[in-house]
Amino acid sequence: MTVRQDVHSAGIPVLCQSCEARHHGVCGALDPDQLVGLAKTSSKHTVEAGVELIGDAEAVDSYANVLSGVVKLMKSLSDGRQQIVGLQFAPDFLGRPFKVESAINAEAATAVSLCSFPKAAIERMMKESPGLEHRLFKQTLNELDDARDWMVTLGRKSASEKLASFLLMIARNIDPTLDPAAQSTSFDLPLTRADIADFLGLTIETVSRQLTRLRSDGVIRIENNRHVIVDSLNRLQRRSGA
Amino acid sequence: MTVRQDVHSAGIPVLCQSCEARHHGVCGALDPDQLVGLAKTSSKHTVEAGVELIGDAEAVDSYANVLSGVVKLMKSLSDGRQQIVGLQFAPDFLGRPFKVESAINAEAATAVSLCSFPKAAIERMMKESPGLEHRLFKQTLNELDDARDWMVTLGRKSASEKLASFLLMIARNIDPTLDPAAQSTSFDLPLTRADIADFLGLTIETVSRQLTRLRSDGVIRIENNRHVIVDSLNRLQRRSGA
DNA sequence: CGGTGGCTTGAAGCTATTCAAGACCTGTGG
DNA sequence: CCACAGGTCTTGAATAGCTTCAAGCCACCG
Repeated sequence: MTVRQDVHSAGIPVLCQSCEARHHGVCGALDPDQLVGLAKTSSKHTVEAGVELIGDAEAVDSYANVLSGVVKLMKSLSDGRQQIVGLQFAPDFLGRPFKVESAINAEAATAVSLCSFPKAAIERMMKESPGLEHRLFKQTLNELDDARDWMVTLGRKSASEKLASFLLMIARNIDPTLDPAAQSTSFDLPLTRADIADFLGLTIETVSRQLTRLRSDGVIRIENNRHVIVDSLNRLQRRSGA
Repeated sequence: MTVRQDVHSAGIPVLCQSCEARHHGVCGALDPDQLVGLAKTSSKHTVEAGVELIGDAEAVDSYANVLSGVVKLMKSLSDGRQQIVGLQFAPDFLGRPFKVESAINAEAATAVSLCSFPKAAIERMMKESPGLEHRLFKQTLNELDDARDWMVTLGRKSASEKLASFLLMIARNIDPTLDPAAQSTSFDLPLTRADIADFLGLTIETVSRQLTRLRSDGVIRIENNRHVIVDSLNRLQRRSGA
């Protein structure tokens, strides 16, 4: 340990000190020097549910870390049909590197807080420190795995299996500390019925019917339309097709 | 130009000299030195249609470049339902970095020739030369874009739109030199009807019916069940839902 | 030739959608 | 406090689209 390092270990920007992204997100790949540099040009925001973060075919000049809340990634056809192609939770990195414009649309599904930086700063750091690119690569590989898992759900599962799979996915992502062996859990749905329909390739009515079915079969309980209580994750899993 | 460089420029391994992957694939990121090192442990194979290249939940100890043919990436549910989650064409890189076992199944859809290397060799080179990791990252980002495009098709398009989208996608990938403004093209389908069904989340009968419909509507012609002639790519595109 | 695998076609059935109405929840203004 | 308006969500009935089940066709190969 040199003096120099000591100085810089103490020099972690205030902005970053309690930030989850520094531990588990992409910022974990940066040393204190770089963190200071990045923090200078970055800023925290909070946005309401429904706010568009990245517009389709819009030039993107900044990236961001999701600090809390849920962001939905959407694609739509010319006639208005929509499909949600991904959800991002803290501390995911938001933005498509190496492309001037994004083919997808990102929108806050819940209230969301973000830490955003100029595109150029990230791209410069990516060249300087391979560790950053490596982290982004890994996140991208995970997103690809998720997307492919979801293709199976979209292409081959029935409506009720889709709903069960969706609830399991949300349960696991809302609370990452959830013990995989846990039997029960509860959470607030981050999506409206319409969003769930767009995620599962169904209509809102079908989503509603399948949720009532799961409810009357005693697999889940629902309070205030949004809060879901799962008493037996096993039973839910058995209905997910897996 | 130093003498050293001259020597090595001339030293491109025979194996690689006419290889497309060296120009457009991941090997393009390697310098002649590295190419020589890699070529020592790599080998070309050719396999028949139907051969399994990577088994589900099987330890993977090698990666490969696809040199010709088409590889299908599949996932399946416990009850046997299958979904194709991606297709790989030359000069795609085959293999999932940073994971001991793959959650997907790769199978030759047509006769395929491959150039494969031990996993360890690639991972070592990835550490040495960031350019290699960068290329793999870019390919992964493209695969993610493709997967998300396909999620829209699976979730929101009708059977006939799915077929039109599929034919367009194949036309563009089989012949990468195809002028985007071209009006007509023709190709051999690399997949059987059953594969197409697994790719589109349909049954084989529905695939067959939709193909006959496209045929009787004069959008495509089909010879010998496999060869497809598209006279108006525009008409096909209009039926794809875009 | 008969057999096999891949493909097509038809008829019936079922699942999810569409269309329509009503319930519920929340916030606003009287 | 209640009434009411505007979402969001649920429920019902009818319909459409895809699947299922069942034959039959076609090309290829022994």
